[in-house]
Amino acid sequence: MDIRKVSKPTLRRLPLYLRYLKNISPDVQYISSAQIANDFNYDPTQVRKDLASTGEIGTARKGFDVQSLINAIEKFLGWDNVNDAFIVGIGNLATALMGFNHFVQYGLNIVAGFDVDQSLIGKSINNKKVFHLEELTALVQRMHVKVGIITVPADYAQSVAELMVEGGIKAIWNFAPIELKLPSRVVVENVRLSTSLAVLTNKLKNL
Amino acid sequence: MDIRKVSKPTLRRLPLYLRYLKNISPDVQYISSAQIANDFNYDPTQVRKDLASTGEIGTARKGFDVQSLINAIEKFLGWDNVNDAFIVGIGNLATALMGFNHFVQYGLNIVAGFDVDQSLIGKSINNKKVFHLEELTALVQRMHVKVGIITVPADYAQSVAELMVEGGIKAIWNFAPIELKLPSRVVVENVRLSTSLAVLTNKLKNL
DNA sequence: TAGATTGTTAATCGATTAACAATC
DNA sequence: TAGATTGTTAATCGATTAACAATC
Repeated sequence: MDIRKVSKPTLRRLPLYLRYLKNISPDVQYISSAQIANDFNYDPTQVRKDLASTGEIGTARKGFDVQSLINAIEKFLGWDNVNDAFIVGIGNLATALMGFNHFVQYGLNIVAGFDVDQSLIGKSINNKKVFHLEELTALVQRMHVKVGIITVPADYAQSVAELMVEGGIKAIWNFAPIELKLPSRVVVENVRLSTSLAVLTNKLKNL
Repeated sequence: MDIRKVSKPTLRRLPLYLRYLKNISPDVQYISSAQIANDFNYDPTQVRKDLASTGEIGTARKGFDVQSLINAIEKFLGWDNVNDAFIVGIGNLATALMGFNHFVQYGLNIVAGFDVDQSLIGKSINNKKVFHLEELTALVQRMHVKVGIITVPADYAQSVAELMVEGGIKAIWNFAPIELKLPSRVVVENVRLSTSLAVLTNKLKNL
């Protein structure tokens, strides 16, 4: 496998294509970049470039084989095998994430939660047990978990992240609205609702 | 007010600056772009350009007045006055969003929820009542609500969005993983967890 | 005054879009 | 074959970074 350097915008569009392709009737074998582009309001060249980054190649006059394209995108995203994940900070958001059973499709399986609130410890949420935060590093090592999800308040996020990294976590999905300072080898992806809201309310203001 | 065209990346960074500035000790009156840039690992020029887009101007040799900068960013984002919002699709995610009391800081106030599940209707979540979806358009009109939040499954998102627009909703915060097709006057901002996960798992795959 | 920091103009970088030969 | 659609190279667009005169 050669190391294709794919741009972040491309990476963000691939899951959209994937869902779109999965929704296509099984009767349809081929789809053209022009068709996809039209449905997304993208440029056809951009669609072809995006798809090319997965290694899938199309056929002139026909387009892309829908099923192979689905497989190629899933493989490229790493969604063809599932990573176990721990989530720290068991509030409403974590409960929602733990209750959402479709992450497995996206290569993620939340296997347990962690908190410091004694009233939560020992409980199960959607069959995922909640442990005390003290047990995090030991369990990360024992279970070889590579992904950590942070849903604690902003003030605790940095120390939780450091604890995760110490235990051996390699990638962090961070829902806290701060910039984590971690060794560069650790993969961090931030979900920022406030940032998304900024775009919305700013546009709304000018209406 | 002149129409400053500000880039999306800039718009996404402004909330980060805002939170950062609010965390600064009240003893500190001025902060330099170099200091901010350093803490975010950004380029100082970029920080100055971002801040300039809010209309705030700094002082040579001193930097930016922290408090006026906070005010300027809040005003620019439209977070100095609050928009009421309705949320449709009362599952775990909606419950989390309705339970989160800090959106008011971001100019958003969720005032009611809507669903079609009879067992939910009439209930209150964090003092926000749940109504039947049938009542949506009437209530949008009566209460002049401009913002709608979509947390229904993907298959229902388009029709819910159309219902919102019909009622008079002007901006939609969409958590469903599809591309809504709406008149261009309607502001749409998508929150896509799968997209964020794509970036994470793809990086993880190459580790 | 000297020099730190600003705002702005110019250069660079990267992503999107246009053009087009190759091909099925 | 003719022509629709591909993959790729070149042009454009927009955002980031570098350079630097103005200024407090």
